[in-house]
Amino acid sequence: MRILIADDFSLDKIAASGQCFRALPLGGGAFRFITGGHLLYIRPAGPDLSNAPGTFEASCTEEEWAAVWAPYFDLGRDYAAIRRAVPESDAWMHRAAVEGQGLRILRQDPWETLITFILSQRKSIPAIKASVELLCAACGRPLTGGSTGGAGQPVYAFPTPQALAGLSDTALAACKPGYRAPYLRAAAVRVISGEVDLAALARLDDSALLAALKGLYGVGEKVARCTALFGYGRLGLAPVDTWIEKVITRAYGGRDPFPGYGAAAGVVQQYAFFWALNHKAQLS
DNA sequence: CACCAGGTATACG
DNA sequence: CGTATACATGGT
Repeated sequence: MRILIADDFSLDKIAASGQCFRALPLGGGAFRFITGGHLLYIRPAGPDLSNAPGTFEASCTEEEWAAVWAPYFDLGRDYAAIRRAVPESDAWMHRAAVEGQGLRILRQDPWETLITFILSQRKSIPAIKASVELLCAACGRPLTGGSTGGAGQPVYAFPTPQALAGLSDTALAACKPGYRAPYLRAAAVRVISGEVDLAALARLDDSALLAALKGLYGVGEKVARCTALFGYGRLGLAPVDTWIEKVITRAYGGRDPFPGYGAAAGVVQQYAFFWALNHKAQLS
């Protein structure tokens, strides 16, 4: 189907933004996305202006777009307005927002977000992606529809908590979680037991949500904030990782600018993170 | 071979 | 409270 997207929307930047780890560039501007049991192939239709409003060709039905993918890409929100609200007086952030035009905060599955960001700690983004794919191939449900991950390989859904918990120690270790393996297992066990109800956490306010997430073994402030931002749509929360720490130190003299952006802090943080990733030398 | 990667748990003052 | 250290593994 063909879809018109009027707001800031760059598949390229979203896929490279480090918030999701299974978005796959297929060449020619096309990308593959996966969420839950849903698989999407999407590409710009017609001349790709990248950032500007445009039409896209998507592999799903209109119903699936409306029910799954529009929420996933947070299409109900005006990101152009958020971007333009970054004032020129904040010169560093304004530049990052201009360069990051098209980024969006994906609304991902809370369980997948939690697990992938537990895995992310002290790993490079390519290493995270590799580990997540290994985990999906090890115990994710094969997605039907004749879809392939390239080279004729089947595509796997992200594993359920039960599937993850069912892996042997050696099978889990083969997914390269390193020292985070017990963190993953602990999260799966507590979700399976019902001690932690990830769906119910959506009703908590930001601070209660963060507290609940940080109660999990291996989940600290940063992973909790990433999970809240990318898995629960808490756009007011800005995770501080090593790159954002450098931004705060080098560009802001140690004064954290993100809380000042209020309900949009998480979006602005994503602009800053994206800029940092693409200009590493200028922050080191 | 050092050093770092979207950090956190733990031990210690 | 705060600071120091270990931690699996892959990449530069």
